[in-house]
Amino acid sequence: MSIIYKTRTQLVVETIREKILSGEIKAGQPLRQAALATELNVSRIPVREALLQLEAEGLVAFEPHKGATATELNVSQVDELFELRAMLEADLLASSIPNLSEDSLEEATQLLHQLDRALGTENAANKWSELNASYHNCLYSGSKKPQTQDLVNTLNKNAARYIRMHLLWAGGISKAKSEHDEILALCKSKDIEGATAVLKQHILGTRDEIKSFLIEREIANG
Amino acid sequence: MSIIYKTRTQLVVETIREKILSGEIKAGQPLRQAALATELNVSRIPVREALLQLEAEGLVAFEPHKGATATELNVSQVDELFELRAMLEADLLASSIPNLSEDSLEEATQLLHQLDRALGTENAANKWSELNASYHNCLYSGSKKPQTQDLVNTLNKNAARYIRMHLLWAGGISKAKSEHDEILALCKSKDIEGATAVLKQHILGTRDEIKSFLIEREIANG
DNA sequence: GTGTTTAAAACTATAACTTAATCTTTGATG
DNA sequence: CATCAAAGATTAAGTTATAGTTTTAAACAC
Repeated sequence: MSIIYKTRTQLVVETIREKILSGEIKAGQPLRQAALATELNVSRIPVREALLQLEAEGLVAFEPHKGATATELNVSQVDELFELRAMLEADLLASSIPNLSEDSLEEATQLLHQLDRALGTENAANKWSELNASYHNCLYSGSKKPQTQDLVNTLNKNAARYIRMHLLWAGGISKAKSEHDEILALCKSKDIEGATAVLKQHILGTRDEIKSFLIEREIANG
Repeated sequence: MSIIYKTRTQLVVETIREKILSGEIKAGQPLRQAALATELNVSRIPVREALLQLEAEGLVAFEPHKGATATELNVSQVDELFELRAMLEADLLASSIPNLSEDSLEEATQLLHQLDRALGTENAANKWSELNASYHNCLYSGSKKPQTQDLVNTLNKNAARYIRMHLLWAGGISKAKSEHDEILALCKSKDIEGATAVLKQHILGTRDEIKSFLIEREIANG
């Protein structure tokens, strides 16, 4: 484990991202550069660069001379995002399975146990998302497709808001657990067809539950 | 047609991107912020922000305290990039065909004619890539998947270097023309299976030719 | 020749200031 | 009373100058 040097911009990125994912910064809310700079005790340059980076992740949107606002995805955008994930992650998993080492499978097993334990604790949504991402990345580690992996991780930073919501809402967790177990078992038996099918179903099922929640909320809020 | 307001950062992005795509800035070459700033008659902030944006496109890489360098893709990365494009663009085309308007089909036909005419002229590689991108985007215009379209366009900015190389090298043009015609015909007859198959073959065929050229060059250069 | 120290170059960051665009408020007008 | 326009306030975009860090390379000692 190496010590990761972090530049100020990186620290600001992480702080603002967390504020958006946690809901502290709400969708549509303008992100005032000067205010963020004084709040975080940095100058405006790291703030601007952080916001640009978050734009690439899809968490904020820039308008020239108007500044940045936190984005919110509408139902059809969530739909598209999760379909993209399903397609890309299934492809990653398929090309990863033949090369998955015993070590990686063992690590994935451990991560599943940690996911279980993380549920009751405080800050569960936060921890759970992180472990969930690690678990998925672990299964894709044999894929030898670094660009696709990066891409999926970027998309997941945007999807994380909705995954957290899904987790906090309900239901999603127990189903996720059984599907996670099932995927791992299929990976161990090198069943590419089966594993990708369950993974797609896992992602698209999550999508459907999130969508129905979003639609309900839209109706409730008028 | 509206007048597009361009911020300095955007102008710098386009200038540097063009320098990389044209080969004026070679792979691995460090991009000195101060030098670029004086060359382009802007301060260092727009330059930094432009480089960050180009990093998101994959054209430059940042290392903390070392600055930016123009990236070069090795053979396996080109491989992955074009496979990604094949998968995503086939998906876009499949979901676009049912909604393709007569206007879009007409526009695509016009673009193909322009592609033909662009060949003999000077600056052909430049113009051709642009028209080629417009043609592809036009075919995807019915897809209602804006995020995927953005993603494909970003990937294409990285692939553009190799597509230009392919064009300048040889052979690729004539084959591309017949495949372009074929795809458009299949779109007009709403043959989703056929159109996506030819599109995939079109992209993966280009990939193979680029790969073999890269490998040849690697051998030649030791 | 190897290893350490020093110096230069480049990036990272801050601060103060200017310019330019957007938003809001105010006030005049029909 | 409503509407539109001009003036003012706010914010982002961009410049300049400067200080602090990190990296790289060269000089130096052992």
